[in-house]
Amino acid sequence: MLMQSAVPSRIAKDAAVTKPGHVPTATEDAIDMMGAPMSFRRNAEIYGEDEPADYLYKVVSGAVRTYKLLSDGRRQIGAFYLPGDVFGLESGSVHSLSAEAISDTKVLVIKRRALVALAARDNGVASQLWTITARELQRAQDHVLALIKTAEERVVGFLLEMASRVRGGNQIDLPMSRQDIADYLGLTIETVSRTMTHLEDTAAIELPSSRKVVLRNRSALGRLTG
Amino acid sequence: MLMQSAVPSRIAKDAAVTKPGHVPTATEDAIDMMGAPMSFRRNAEIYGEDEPADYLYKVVSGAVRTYKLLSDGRRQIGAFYLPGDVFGLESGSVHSLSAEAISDTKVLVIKRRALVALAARDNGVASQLWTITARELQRAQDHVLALIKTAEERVVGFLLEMASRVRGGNQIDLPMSRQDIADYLGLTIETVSRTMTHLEDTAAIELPSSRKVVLRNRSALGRLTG
DNA sequence: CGACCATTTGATATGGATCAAGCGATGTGG
DNA sequence: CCACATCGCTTGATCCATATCAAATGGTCG
Repeated sequence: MLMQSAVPSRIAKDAAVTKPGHVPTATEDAIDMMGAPMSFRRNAEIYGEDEPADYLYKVVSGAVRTYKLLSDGRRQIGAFYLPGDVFGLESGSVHSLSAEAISDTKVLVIKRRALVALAARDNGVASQLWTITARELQRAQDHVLALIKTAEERVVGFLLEMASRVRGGNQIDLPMSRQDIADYLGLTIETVSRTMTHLEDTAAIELPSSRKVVLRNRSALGRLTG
Repeated sequence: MLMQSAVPSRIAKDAAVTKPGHVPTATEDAIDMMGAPMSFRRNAEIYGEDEPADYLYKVVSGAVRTYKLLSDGRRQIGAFYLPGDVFGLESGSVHSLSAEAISDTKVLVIKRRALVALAARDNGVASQLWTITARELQRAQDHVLALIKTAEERVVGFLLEMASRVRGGNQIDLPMSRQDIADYLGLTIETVSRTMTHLEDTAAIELPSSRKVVLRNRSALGRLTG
């Protein structure tokens, strides 16, 4: 009966909670120690827009997308979160985007209030909370910049970003669909697909399957970034 | 000789530093008290991309734009700052955008380190620094959302946003040029101009001059927001 | 008044959207 | 184990919103 709510020390230690080659900070440690493991199936909602932002999440395995819907059904994906990434942190009391699991996903969940309370005593934690938010800000600003570029520049930028975030050098294993990519980049699925095909024709990338991309020519790709 | 660097207590008290109807917080008080007044002429650079982010700014009068340039000259404006707004706060040590005065502008300048030091002792200040960053994040996310909309939706959204930020009800006095608006919205100057004209033809707005806009029909405008 | 710069207006071009099949992988029931 | 439905992706044909190119108009300031 109590098994589910027991302190998840073993899981927290074992799980691939940290990004490759990343030194954990006080806050991340706190999340790892205090965070409760939780699982979500593919396409399950983790939280909804306008829900109280009482928790903070760290991806253990799988992948997460955050998004907003416009009244007419257009969807803008705000970000993708991969293992080691923290999401759901907002200064306000409600989430301004929804979050869903892209594939079956494990996360650590921690009460926001607990972390804020800790931050009141520990400046290191306080500054980490700030840093996480600032990193999100940076990401959002880069996203804005991406959205004024051409379709090819957006797709190439996306592939380079993903390559830098997953281990595996030039091999990328995309957890998300073409539709997800399109909604992240402000393009249609057809344009994303065509652009990928064109990059393959150009020998800039290889597409062993639709979800696997190999970067063949980084310098050529770099030049296509705008 | 020392006049320029004297504590600017009188100016800080007198100036229209706070936004209309806004209750100042501990941090904002700190900026107002400790901030040194400084003036910039129209189009003068306040700081450049990749410069050390040693200072934080609060607009007293005038207006500021932050922006990034792409190698081929495309410019993306990140945000506009009006009297009472704080800008230049980054968690990292360098600015990721440049900042320029749109018109002749007065700001209060404060050393980042001083504020961070204060935050280490005062949780209220620490939490305010976080809140300011989180507000920027919110703004950037809204900006991303705007950039997937149609030209008309972007322009209308921009006008409504500006109306909510300046006093004057339905009368907006735009400090920025059409080019600035275009570079903020990811459109061309011609498209912005045409869209404005179309809104005027539709009786949604009035354009007494190119820099003055009167919102004539808010509910109609609201419907055009997407 | 005349020069200059910002803005508007007009004509045309085009990148990406939309509409519409086709195709390959995965899974399901007979 | 195979027919066939389903789903995600690609490919093709056409359209359209916005960019681009070009010129006219309107302030502003010496």
